[in-house]
Amino acid sequence: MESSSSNRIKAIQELTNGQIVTNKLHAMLGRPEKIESDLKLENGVVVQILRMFDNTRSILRSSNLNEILHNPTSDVRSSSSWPEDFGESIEVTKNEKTKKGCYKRRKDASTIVKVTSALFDDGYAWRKYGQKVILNSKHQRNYYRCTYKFEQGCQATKQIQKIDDEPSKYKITYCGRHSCNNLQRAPQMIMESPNPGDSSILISFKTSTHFENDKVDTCFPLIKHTPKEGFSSLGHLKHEEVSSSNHHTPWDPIIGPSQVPQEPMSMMSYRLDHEDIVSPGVFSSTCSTHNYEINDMTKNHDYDDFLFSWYP
DNA sequence: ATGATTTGACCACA
DNA sequence: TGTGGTCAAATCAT
Repeated sequence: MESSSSNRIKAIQELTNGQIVTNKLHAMLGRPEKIESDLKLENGVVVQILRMFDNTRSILRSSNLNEILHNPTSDVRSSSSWPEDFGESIEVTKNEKTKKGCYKRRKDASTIVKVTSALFDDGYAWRKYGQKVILNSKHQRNYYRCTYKFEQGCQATKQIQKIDDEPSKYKITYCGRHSCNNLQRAPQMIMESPNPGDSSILISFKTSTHFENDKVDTCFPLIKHTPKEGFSSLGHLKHEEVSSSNHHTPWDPIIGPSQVPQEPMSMMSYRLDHEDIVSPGVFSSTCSTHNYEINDMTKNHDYDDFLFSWYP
């Protein structure tokens, strides 16, 4: 078995190559007039990029994650890396007693509050079970529980709410730890601007050949994918305009599908329907302060805090 | 038919 | 009593 450091270097190389190829693609997309050969070329570049992501994933999976994969008793998500890595942590409380009115609330549930401008599928399957208007808050709060709550007795829940002062950011509150065995899924990373009028890009790493984001915030324009099309080409992307009258369609954050086939990470979607989406060499995510911000990642080569740290 | 989401009602706590 | 977390029936989507 190769050492984790050499794998790490390989992974860095793959990602660096990915950045170069992405720059190439960006330059191509910027060209005002296109001929058919350009489109084919773009297609090829996208395939290249996807392959690099796959390679990187394989490399990292075969090194650092081996001990996790070969040690079924370990739960990476119970480690300190989850879900703290998903965003800027503003507070971590245990047995917080300030929350009131929790229906049958577990007294020992730990609570972790994250603030992030990107929505991540953390790899777990969540089911929405409630939505409430919160006093003195412009935005509704959405309540999710683990899909396996009843099946496996998993008590994990999370709440997602837009921050009033910073509408482009979300407050994600995780309550309790997962005890379910739903560890097969690779994480999905979704970055998008939550602001309906905002320019944005959506990047997704999924295990699925499906891209089930139909439930993505109905306020936002979104890309629909048909399973058979897969995601091999930008040419397959389809823009679906959704009414901007979000007053009647309450914000509904991205959640993971409950049933996901085991496939390599091979999906990636872009939302390119607004202007300031991608700057040269940068996936214009606005993730808060952590290193999983792709542009930071590629600049700093600091991958440890990226999504791989919580890969199952 | 099955599973997910919506939404009004219920309940616990301050 | 008000607020927020959860339940569960109705509805929707696949």
